[in-house]
Amino acid sequence: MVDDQILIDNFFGRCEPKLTEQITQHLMPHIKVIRPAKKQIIIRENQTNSFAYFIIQGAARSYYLQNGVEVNTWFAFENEVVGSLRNYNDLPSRETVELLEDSVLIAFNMVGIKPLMLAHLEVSSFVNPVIGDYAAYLEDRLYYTHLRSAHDRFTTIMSQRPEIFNRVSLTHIASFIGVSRETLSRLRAR
Amino acid sequence: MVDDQILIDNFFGRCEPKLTEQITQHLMPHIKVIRPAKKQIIIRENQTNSFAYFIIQGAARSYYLQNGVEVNTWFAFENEVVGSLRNYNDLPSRETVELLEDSVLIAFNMVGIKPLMLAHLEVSSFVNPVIGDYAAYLEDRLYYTHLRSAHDRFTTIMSQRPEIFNRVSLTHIASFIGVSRETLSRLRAR
DNA sequence: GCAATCATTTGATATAAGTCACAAAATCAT
DNA sequence: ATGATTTTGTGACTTATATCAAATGATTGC
Repeated sequence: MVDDQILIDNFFGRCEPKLTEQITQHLMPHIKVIRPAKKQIIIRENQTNSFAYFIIQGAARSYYLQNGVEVNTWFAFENEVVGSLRNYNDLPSRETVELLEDSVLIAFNMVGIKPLMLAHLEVSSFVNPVIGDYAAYLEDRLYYTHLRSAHDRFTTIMSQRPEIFNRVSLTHIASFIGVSRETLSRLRAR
Repeated sequence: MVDDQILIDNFFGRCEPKLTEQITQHLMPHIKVIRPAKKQIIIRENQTNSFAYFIIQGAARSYYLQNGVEVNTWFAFENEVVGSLRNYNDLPSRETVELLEDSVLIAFNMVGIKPLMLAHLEVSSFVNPVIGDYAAYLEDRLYYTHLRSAHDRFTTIMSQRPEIFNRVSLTHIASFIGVSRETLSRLRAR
């Protein structure tokens, strides 16, 4: 197993612009590596959660309950961030995030990092792009979900996010596309 | 007609935390008040646009073309910001934004403001919440669009965004909810 | 004020997708 | 390995929504 500190150093090493040693020391107390197993839940619907997670290894799904049934809203894989800005603003999450595989994550305690952003331009400049990326990712999600027919959503996601079909069960994908399992099965049969 | 400078002063006056005089002087060259008429387009699909707009007075719709037909994606009113983070990242907009009423807007030239963010913590702290709000707004949009039946989307939007039904034509609303005008008419008749 | 356009409603029919029921295949736990 | 559980596929039938057509109501420009 790779040492936690090496994973964190790697992560900072790939940040642009580079953070000074002093700033990483400020951030360190609010960062930790976790290795949750498959099926573990890292964010719960209707609960506030102060963490954002960067996926070093693994896969996750987001879903919420609608009349008692789970509706999948997105899947995330390596080098993506999961978390909700609602949490960052002290609002409860709309979604539950569950891991689909044994994973390695970096957990950022945003409650601890938020005051550092206001105090240090460098931290602010580090977190901003993450929020920007998150918004871009939401725009992507919106684009996909706004496609009319199940067939359109199926082919678009199939062509633009093929990794989803490689790593996620069809049951989860059906719920995500917004069709019944049976309909997805029939779309695939075409 | 209210003087431009008074509108801008008002806007800054309501910002939290307050900006220093020095910083507002830095921002001023990148801000202007515009008064576009109904039907005017302020952001075009597939074009990069360096501006974000704050609506002082008026209403706007976002839409994109899908097989030649306009699909409405959102409506915005007073005290809301329209713009795309894709523009901010030099990517072309996915949507066209058209005004539904004669409007008064503050236009922020984000290309000019971006370097100020990196140089001044105060500017960074001023723009960050806007990006956060934008992400929260995207999360809202996602929540609505992910509802399964047209009837669910109709009643949810009806109860949570009633102002849309007061100010936007049913034709636009139908396209937004993702149903034909005829179906929306029948949903309303219930 | 009147014609012309645009928005909304209503009816008849067609079609995509849902639901229920069950079989087959794959995966998991002991 | 073997049985148990989960996942995927297929058929019959139902339902929601789209589409086409046409009438009524509301706005807009001249």
